[in-house]
Amino acid sequence: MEEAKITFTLNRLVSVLNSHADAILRARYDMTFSQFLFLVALRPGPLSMTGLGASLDVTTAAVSKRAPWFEERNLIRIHSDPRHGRKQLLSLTSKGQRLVEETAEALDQAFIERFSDFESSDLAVFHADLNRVLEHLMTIPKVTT
Amino acid sequence: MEEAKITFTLNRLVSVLNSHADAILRARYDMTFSQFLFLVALRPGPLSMTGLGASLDVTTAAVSKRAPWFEERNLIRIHSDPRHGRKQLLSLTSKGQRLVEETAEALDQAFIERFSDFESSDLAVFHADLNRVLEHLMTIPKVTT
DNA sequence: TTACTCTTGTCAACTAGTTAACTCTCTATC
DNA sequence: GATAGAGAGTTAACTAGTTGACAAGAGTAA
Repeated sequence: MEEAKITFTLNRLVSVLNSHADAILRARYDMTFSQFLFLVALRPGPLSMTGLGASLDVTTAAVSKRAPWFEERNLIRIHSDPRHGRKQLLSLTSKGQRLVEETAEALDQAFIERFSDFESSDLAVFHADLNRVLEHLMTIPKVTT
Repeated sequence: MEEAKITFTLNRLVSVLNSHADAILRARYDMTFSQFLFLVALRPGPLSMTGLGASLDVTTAAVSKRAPWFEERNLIRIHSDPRHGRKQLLSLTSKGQRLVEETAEALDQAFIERFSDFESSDLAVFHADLNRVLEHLMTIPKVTT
């Protein structure tokens, strides 16, 4: 009972952080947070529908339905993989790339300002704790029936 | 860049925790995590459609659409507020109450087992940190346009 | 070759959110 | 008493997910 409340606190924290980011993106870039995530996942390089889904933690079907929206706006390109007739590769256009860099920078900046009165070492410790808990959770995810 | 990754770590952590809870609920109670949350919000007492929406951080419309599902399964009761002809009050039936208590207990137990090798004082410190960050975020949520 | 199987993407039907427009009820004021 | 708001809930149309069924290409074994 006492312990489980940690998960509620975590959920609230994430929800506040994400809606803050969403508000900034909507106000300045007419874009939602989930659109930002879609593009950001392509920053390291082209991905297939399935690959992007894995990166966003979403099914291939979900990616397949959203992709045309970004293509129509010239933010991504969808081209078939020359080495595999079925596979589609999604990559950022230069417009998409510019948008990602700019929005990512804006969000970083907002985050830094928001926490300007925290010691950056405090944040580092906090982040390390988060990672420790996360890594702990990644081991043996058995569900007892 | 470095800082903002905290938000990614937080998102992953929450997602892992929630799907773990979801898996337990599905396996043992044939129930989803979001159904659990709906019922748990009514544990402290009856709420209106709007009140439950606020508690779940969801619009009144969303609650209004889902409520009949729970009523059909005899987990909640929907009765109009005697003091306001329009207002509907949602409350747990005894079946609903039993289910909530049982599932909440199961999730707590699973959480405790999962973290049995953490010092409980470590968890308390971690929770306190989470709350500190959350409270910090709740102040002045201005969005610069 | 042909036939299996795996990978990849798409489609249909469903769930759970959203906003906007609407209806109903109560209250305050003229 | 009439009426104008404010508060509460429902509905329609939309977005973004899910699963399951399917199609089509690539690789492998006979």
